[in-house]
This record gives sequence, C-alpha cells and structure tokens, in this order.
Amino acid sequence: MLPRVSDRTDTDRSGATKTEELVQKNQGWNFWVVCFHGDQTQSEKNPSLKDMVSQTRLEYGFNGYQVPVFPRASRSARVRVPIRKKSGNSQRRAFEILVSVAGELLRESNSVPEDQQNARKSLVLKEQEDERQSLKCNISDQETCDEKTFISYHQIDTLNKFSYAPDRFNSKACATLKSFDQLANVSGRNANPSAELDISSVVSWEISEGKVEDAGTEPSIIRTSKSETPPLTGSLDVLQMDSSPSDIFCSDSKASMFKDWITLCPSRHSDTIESVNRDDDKNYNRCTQAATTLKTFRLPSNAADQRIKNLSSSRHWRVSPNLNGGASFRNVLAHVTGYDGKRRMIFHDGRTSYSRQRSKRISSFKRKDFFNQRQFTGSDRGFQFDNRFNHADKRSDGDNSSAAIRVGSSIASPHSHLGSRERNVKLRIKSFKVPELLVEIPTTATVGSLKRTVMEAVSTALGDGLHVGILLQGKKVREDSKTLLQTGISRDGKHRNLGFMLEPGHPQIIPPLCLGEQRITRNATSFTIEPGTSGVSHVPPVTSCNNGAESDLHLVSSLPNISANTITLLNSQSVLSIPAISVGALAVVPIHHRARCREFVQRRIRRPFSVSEVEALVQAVEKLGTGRWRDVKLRAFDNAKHRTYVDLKDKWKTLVHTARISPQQRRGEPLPQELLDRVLAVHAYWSQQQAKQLLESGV
DNA sequence: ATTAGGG
DNA sequence: CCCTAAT
Repeated sequence: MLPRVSDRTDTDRSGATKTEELVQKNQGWNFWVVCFHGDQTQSEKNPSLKDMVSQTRLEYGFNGYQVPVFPRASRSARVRVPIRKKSGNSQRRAFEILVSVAGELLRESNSVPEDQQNARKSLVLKEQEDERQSLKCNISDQETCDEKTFISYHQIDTLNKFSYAPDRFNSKACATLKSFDQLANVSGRNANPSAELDISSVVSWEISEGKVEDAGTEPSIIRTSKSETPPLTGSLDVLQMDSSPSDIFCSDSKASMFKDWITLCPSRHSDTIESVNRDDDKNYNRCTQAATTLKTFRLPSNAADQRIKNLSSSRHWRVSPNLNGGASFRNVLAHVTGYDGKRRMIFHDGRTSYSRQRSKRISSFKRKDFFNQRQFTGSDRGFQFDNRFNHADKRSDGDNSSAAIRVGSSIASPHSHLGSRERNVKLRIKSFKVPELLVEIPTTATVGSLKRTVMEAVSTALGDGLHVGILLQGKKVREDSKTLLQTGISRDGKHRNLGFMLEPGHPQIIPPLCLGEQRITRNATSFTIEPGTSGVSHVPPVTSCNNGAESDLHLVSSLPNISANTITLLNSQSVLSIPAISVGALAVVPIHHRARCREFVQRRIRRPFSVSEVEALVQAVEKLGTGRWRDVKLRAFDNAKHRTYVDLKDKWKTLVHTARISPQQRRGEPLPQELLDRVLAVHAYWSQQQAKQLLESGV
C-alpha cells in the first residue's frame, strides 16, 4: 500500500535518515495528507481544484508548507507548519490545519456528482491494486509498506477512530482524529454527511515531529507567532508578495527544488518523476506511480529558503484573513498557485495551457472580487449621522442610557459663515469606535474573563493597524490627494454628512473567539449579545447603512449596549458618523475554522471545592483508592457535570498537599482537620498498596 | 477515553 | 485549572 514517509527515506542506513535530517533542519512539523479519489475526470468537472492541482505537482518546500498535488486520481497535500520549541499549541494548531486541508480535499471529493461515484470506486480499487502490485514487484523487500499508516478505502466504513502516534522521530506527538466523520466535517460548508462513507476517498496522514534543536535559528516566519499569527498563515503569505514571483518560482528554482526532491527518492523513480515534470496527461500512469512512491520530505533548496526568509520579513507577512482560523485547502492552493493577480506567472516553462487554466481558476474563485466586495461592504457599513441626530444625542445624554454616540456640542469651526475658504476646520473626535469584533464566550465565563477577551480582541484589531476612512454623504472618499474643498467635504464652510470610520489595515479577519453559548458581537454600532447560533453568517444585523440618520439612529437605540464606545466628532455642522467595518469574510469562513481559533481559549471558571465535596471525594477515594478517578467520578460526582475525573485527581493532589502543610499556609475555605487527617491516612494506605503491587509485579 | 504528572 | 504524554 502506501509507504510511509519515514520509511521511505530510511534507505540511507548511515545514521540518521534523510527525513530526520530534513525535519531537523526545517525545525517543523511535517504533515502529509493524501487524499484518494478515483475520479480522474473530476478535473474537468471540477476545475477549481484539479486545475490548480495539476500544476502544483512540484513541492514548494520552504519554511512553511508543502502542498504537492499530483495529476492523478489520488491527490496528496502536505502542510508543514513551523513550530517553536516546545510549542504545544503550535502542535495542535498544525494538526488542525492538517485536518482542515484533509477535510477540504475530502470535500472536494464529495462534491463529485453521484453518477460518478461508482466509477470512482472501481477506479480507486484498481489503483490501489496497482499500487500494491507495483510495490510488491519493485520494493517489496523494503520496509516501505506500513499498513498501519494507511487507511484503505475498505476500512472507512468501519473506521471510527484513527490515531497515529509516529514512532520514527522519537515523537511525542499523538494526533487523534475522533472519527472519519469529524474529518469530513472539518470542511465545513457543504459538508455532506450522508456522502462521507459513500465516496471512494481515502485519507491518511502522518505526523512527524522534528526535533527543534535551536529556536534561535527558527525560520523568520515563526516569529509571527508572537503576535498570535499562525505560523502557516505567515508563511503562506510569503506567496503574496508583490515582488516578482519568478524570484522563487522561476524554472531554475523549480528545477533545483525538483532536483532535491528527486534526490530523496529512490533513483529508479527519477525517470517517472521527470516525465511528470514534462507532461501532464500522457504520462498519467507514470504520474500515478510517482505519486505512489513519493514518500520523502522535500528539502527546500537553501537558496529558495533564504529568499523566502527574506521575503517573509517584508510587510506582506500577514496573510489574508480567511487563512487565520485554519487554512482552507482552497486558499492554500490559491496561494501556492498564485492566481490572486499579483503573481500571474508562476511557471516560465512555456506551458501555454496554464494561462487558460489559470484564468479559469481566477474566474471560478473570484478571489479578487471577493476582497473587493469585502472592502466595499466595509465602507458601506459606515454610518452617517447628520445634524438631525443631535436631538437624539441630547436625549441620550440626558437619560444616560444606551447612547452609542455622543456628539460634541461645541462648534468646531466658528468661522463657517465668514466665507473664508482657507479657514482651518477643527474636528474633534472624542473617541473612535473600534471596528467590528467578534467574540464568543461561554455564559459561565466570568466578567473578568469577558473583559480580558474583549481586550484581546481589541488589541488584535488595533495591532492590525487600522485605517481611517472618510465618508461624505454616505460615499467613501478615496482620493487621498484631493483637498477638502475639492472633494466637497468642506464647502462654503459647511461640512456636510462627513463621516469617519475605522477600517482594518488589511482586509483581515479579526480572529474571533468562540466556544460558547453566547456570542458577544460588536457590530457596527455597539456590542451586542446575541444568542448562540450555529449559523455561518455573522454579518451584523445591519442591512442598510446609508439610508440616512433616522434608520441608523433607530438601529443604535434598538441595540442593547454593552460598551458605549463612541466616535464622536464634531465640526461646524455637527455631522458625524459612527465608524463601522464589516468583515465580510466572516460570512464566508466556515464556523469550523473560526471555532478553531485557539488563541484565546476560555479558561474554565474556577470553582473551589466545597467541604462537602471534599468529604465526598475523600470517601470515594477511601473506597476506591487513588488511580481510579473515573470510578471516583462516577461514584461521587456523577451529577457534578463540571467536575471531571481530572479535576478530582487534581483536587486530591492538592488535598494531600494541603494536609501536609501547616494550617497557616492553607488557603481557601478551611477544611476540618479530621478530613485532612483522613486524606493523609488514605493517601498513605493507597500509596502502600501501590508499592506492594509494584513489588509483586516486579517479582 | 483515562491516567499520571508537571506547570 | 491547564496541558500533555502515555496508555
């Protein structure tokens, strides 16, 4: 079947394997995702993936990721995510990314029309058989086959848990995918549960942990993680730079990368690989073999590597937002193949079909349009308030209730009637409203944690560099070089319908935070709490923003205010607006992805054990002993949903500690000494029992 | 999913 | 309480 990556490179018997070297050198996690589907004609039906895929058969290996996909029924993708030393969260994050990529692949497979399913099935079976035969014939004596790391098509329906802990690299990583369904669901939108087991798709993966020996030499991309930017995100963005893509993707570079790749493969496959490089379709079968036998991590060429490092330090290191929560495969490919308009020509080898396919990709994805639209909606969500609003404002000030806007009462331009066109205009902005934030927090969260969460979200927003937008009578004023007079902002000393708004510096999603039953959404005008929703669309409940002050006012007053942060601005005409942005992508990114933002995971609320709880715990442990915390939970805390067996185990730990220290050192609710004595006694008893058992088993 | 232990 | 390795 499918050989393992690690085994594949184990052909070098002199010490460490090449893969190990690579992993060490790159100091990152290597993920390998292979998605099989038997439909080779899907490329025509569904050009979005295949078109990109067929041209991405080379691995772009540099610090960041690899997404090689092969022009065959089987597709594979790799994602390498740099991690910092001992970065557990990166590990998790990397896995999440991996899963999302796999899910995306799977989703693509699922989208195949039903009438092709059978054909695909048989094709997959045939393909797998071919692979099997091929491997038997060619490399059967090598340890390239490892059934454990391959989930066959036949196993899918019985598969409910797939856990793979790599052993090759002394890894301590263990990624567990709860179920195949879960994997499929990661793809989010359009996930079709009923089709999950029908499709002839196979997904397998490996996770290998590289030894990160020296965090000091970590790729520059990793530095972005200090600002909570997912490493993959940062690295992907490298591809978005404005500089000529040929710097990296020129034929020479490609060739050198390719050469490295070949080097790591058994030489007998080189010809196959070469042919892959030359021709797409005629060598389909050979491509298949190449894909089958691709088991190595590609070593990025040092030159390319260095270039990437340099580029990654440019101002473009931030990535497009929808990659934040978990890069969708589509986006990954989008970046890899660079169809975003900035990098038209990746390949310079004269394959003319590329341009045609690329344009197809562009049209199918409409990424540019997507961003434009998002920007557009962002500006559209700016609120306009003309002087009519003053009345409302005064009213609001009066009752001091839910005024989201406060308008200064002084006139900033006292010379408005002097006809002096050269007069300065004073605008006093009392405060700016922060652009839209999306925060989710459990209802059980404390107020303090809410504050912290919001603070983090605000910091994130500010850290991304906000821009100021100007609205004039509802229309965004884009001409930065024009004067106020020219644009009509200030005319005859009047400043009509002038609005300011904050907008994100980049078209970026503020990583929203999740995990809760209630979501606090800062929409265009205020923070609101809305009931939990599983929906995907998070467009603020504002549909028309430029219809005038009245509707806006209505909106403002109708929204429950949590934070009356305001932009207040005044000028001679008391025209003012509330800045607002709309992050349109929020509506696009599947909730799954956002739910995977683990940057600000809500810590559980602290719930000290009561005396009676301690009593129950002691009693249970007296009976069951230490080390059977699940039973303890079931016995004594079955009804306490918030007490997990881990909690009980932890509590026992602290109990023992508490019992040992002097009463003066103890904190919290005092426990009866009697109880603590029991704790010590029980602990001593069960420790003894444990020692005995250990002795017996040893003998 | 549980257990064990460090943080 | 969190995190995670190891079962």
